Amino acid sequence: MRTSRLLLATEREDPSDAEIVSHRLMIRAGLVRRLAAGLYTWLPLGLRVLRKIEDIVRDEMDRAGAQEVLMPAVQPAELWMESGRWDHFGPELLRLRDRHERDFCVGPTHEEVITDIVRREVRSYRQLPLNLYQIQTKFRDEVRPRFGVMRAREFIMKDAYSFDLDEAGSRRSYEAMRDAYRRIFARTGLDFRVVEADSGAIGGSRSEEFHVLAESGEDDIAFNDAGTYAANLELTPAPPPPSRGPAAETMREVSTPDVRTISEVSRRLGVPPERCLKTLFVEGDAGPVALVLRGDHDLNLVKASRLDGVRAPVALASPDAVREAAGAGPGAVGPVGLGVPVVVDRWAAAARDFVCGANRDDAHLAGVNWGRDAPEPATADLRNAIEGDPSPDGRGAISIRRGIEVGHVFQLGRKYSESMHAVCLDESGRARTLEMGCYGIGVSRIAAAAIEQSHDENGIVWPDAIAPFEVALLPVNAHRSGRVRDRSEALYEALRAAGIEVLLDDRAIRPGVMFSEMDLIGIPHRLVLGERRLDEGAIEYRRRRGGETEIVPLEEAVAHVAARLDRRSGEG
RNA sequence: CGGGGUAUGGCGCAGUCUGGUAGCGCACCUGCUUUGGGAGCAGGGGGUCGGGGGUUCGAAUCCCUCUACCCCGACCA
Repeated sequence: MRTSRLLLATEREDPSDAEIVSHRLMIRAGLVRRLAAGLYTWLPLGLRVLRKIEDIVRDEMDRAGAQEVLMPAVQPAELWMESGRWDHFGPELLRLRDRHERDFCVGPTHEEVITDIVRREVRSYRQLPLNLYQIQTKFRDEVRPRFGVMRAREFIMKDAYSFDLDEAGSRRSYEAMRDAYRRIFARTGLDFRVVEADSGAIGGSRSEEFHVLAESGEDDIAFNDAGTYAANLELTPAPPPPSRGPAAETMREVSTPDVRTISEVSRRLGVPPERCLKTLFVEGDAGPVALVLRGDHDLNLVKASRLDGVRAPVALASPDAVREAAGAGPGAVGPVGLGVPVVVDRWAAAARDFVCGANRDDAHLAGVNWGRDAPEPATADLRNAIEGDPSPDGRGAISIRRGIEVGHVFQLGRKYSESMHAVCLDESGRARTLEMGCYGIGVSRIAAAAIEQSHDENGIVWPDAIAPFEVALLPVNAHRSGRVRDRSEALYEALRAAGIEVLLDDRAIRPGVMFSEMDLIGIPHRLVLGERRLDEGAIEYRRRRGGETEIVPLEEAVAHVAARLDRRSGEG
């Protein structure tokens, strides 16, 4: 490709509405343009990246024995009513009505459609196992789309669905997908982690997420240095608490006007945050439920949602509801003499001589002890694991990093096959409900995640495998030098003939502009052809990622570049 | 959903408080000079000032209203 024919829509200034680096760079490098909130057009350069990612995904899915299909984006409501999700999916499901007043939705995922296909087409166990996938546009009407294509409403997803006769087969299908995903993310050149994930919401037996490590990620993942434990922080159990010591203080009420937060309480009373307990009211099935944690710990919403009597998803009670239940506003409530169900985190239950709200405005209690001043509490693991906690598998300590979820694998069980009657006959002629798995990859999100992980002050630094072009060929002032022009044209053809994806900058512009633009769009390898080097029969080669400039004989240029391309085939 | 903010040429912004001929930088077009890390000079094109309504002799500017978009929050307890 020549820059003179490429829609190179680069910007010199950062867009005003882009917050994170990948969003800024995707706009500036001319990869995408926003059409409306959460809706993006992929420009030629961006689409090349997307296609590279798709090719890797397709290659590995096919290698793993999956078959590609393509399902409609718009789906009839009947299928969703059959699975029960028409009523349960909520406002993220974009619903629409056609001219005949029939209800449809724009698919946020395709379990219903694929299950419908399979129940119609698969009759015998001989047709199993079956794994069907597609790479297609999804729509989820996010409350708050943000970060460009990272959390868009419309996005490209690879979704695969496996069907097996029994659980053992389903587990094999799941393992095969898990392995394929490892190969896919390894080939894209991203630094990723496989983490245990919450399968509660969809109700499967096993689930893991694939996360790209990046500060801008929206998920917290916990892992140990040994590499033997990795899980979404939502799921990471906190370690067992220390034992509680004997009470040393007597309970007393202290006046604490204008003191609300733990840090204020701690400072005012001179008590460290770990001995200041906080009491959170969440909505429960029968009025609010109080959850008590140490001041230095955070409530884990997934753990809380699993408590009996707590409404899922967890919602904090309104300040009015808190006042009605406790007789004081949030900030002055505590477990002593409280008339609502109380569940206490194990670490908070191990506290002694602690501070908590007095259930009277502007007052706290100090020197409080369980069993004496408040009843021995019901306990549960409610807090998030924190940096330095012992790893749940007993090996080393936990580190917590931010991650961007780019893939998710699920063993679904029979959730959809049962409600939608997807059955087939086994060897004995008996009808068996199929075991399903589903497996997603955020194709468009991978492009953004790659930039989050790999950029510098000059722009994007693409991994070779997903770069829009492998090498940029930059003739210096070719419009003034027939020699430079002729040699660069010849080299361009030679690179193409060698199967190398080259972008020739054949515009009559100053070299500085070329360098800046090629850095911005992140082409990983660069050849610069100028009169000076040409006199020596040489050319300059440089790697985008912090490389030194190398002087290479012109006739060796193609081989030099070819030897430096990182083309991971996925073999081995 | 709650809170905050923004909307002026393709992009980034000033002008709005205090009403009076719509501006700057970048980008774009032409010419000359320049030419190894986003050149200089000169000339030029391009704007219903988000939409609607109102006040006024006169509205980007004041009032009402609608819309779009962005940010923060949904863990103070």
